Amino acid sequence: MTGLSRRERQIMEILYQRGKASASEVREAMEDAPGYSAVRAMLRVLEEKGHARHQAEGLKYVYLPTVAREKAKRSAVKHLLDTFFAGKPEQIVAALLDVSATRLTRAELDRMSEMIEKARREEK
Amino acid sequence: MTGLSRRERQIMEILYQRGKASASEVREAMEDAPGYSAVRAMLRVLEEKGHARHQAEGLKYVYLPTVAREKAKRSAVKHLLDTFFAGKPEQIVAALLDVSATRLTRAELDRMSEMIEKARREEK
DNA sequence: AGCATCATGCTAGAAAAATAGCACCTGTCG
DNA sequence: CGACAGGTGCTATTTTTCTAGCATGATGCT
Repeated sequence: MTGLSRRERQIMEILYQRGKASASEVREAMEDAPGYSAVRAMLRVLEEKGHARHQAEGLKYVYLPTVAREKAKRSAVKHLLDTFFAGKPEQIVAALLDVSATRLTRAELDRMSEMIEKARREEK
Repeated sequence: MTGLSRRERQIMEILYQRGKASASEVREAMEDAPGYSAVRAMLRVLEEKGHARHQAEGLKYVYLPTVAREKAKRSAVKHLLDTFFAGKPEQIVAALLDVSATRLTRAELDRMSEMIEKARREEK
């Protein structure tokens, strides 16, 4: 995800967020959106660079990221880990709990806990 | 952290990573680093835009992010949450465990667990 | 003192990104 | 049919990014 211009990144993020989107959907999802042509042009560029691809869906084109969400996720997490958390995963957890403190349900906390327990057992 | 060009972001990330850095340090830390002048020019721009500031340290200038690491952290996490994880914190934890599976020590897992326990108690 | 080194302040130019504006298809609805 | 409406493929233009290059000032060394 590095090596992209400001707008390009913005668009890729939208694509990842929604899985897929048409030019006008992308445009609507952008803050301080540029003209329609601009969006289309950038989608084309992203396609040339290999970050996105399109497929016809009905009349229009729908764009999707080429690299799978899973993979992108992982590298995003890794990157975040390095730039802000000195590679310390626990600190991300802390930030996470902090950021979403109010919204967290009991069930979510349970699931997290469970995951960590599992990792612990496996690590043994 | 949005609204920055490719290079600008790259530089800001370095600044956050290290807390502060001189122009040449920044340059050394960049992959596919441009010329020295280019780096300085961009630091100046970042300063104009209000993302960084500098202070004289000995002879040279040292640059620092203007918005505190803590705050930047939080918004980075939030952003990640939204773009890849549909706002579901547990999924980040999953990715985290996955990404750093091999490196995680027992102690780290314990600390995470403890944090979650604490959140749980408070949420009650 | 003279020189090399490393910093800064500028300015200017090339390259890439962002945007606007056609012209042209293709369904759809009165 | 004829006129929208909403899509696409281009091309051209403006703006931003990105970069190099010089002149200048402080420091350290021989």
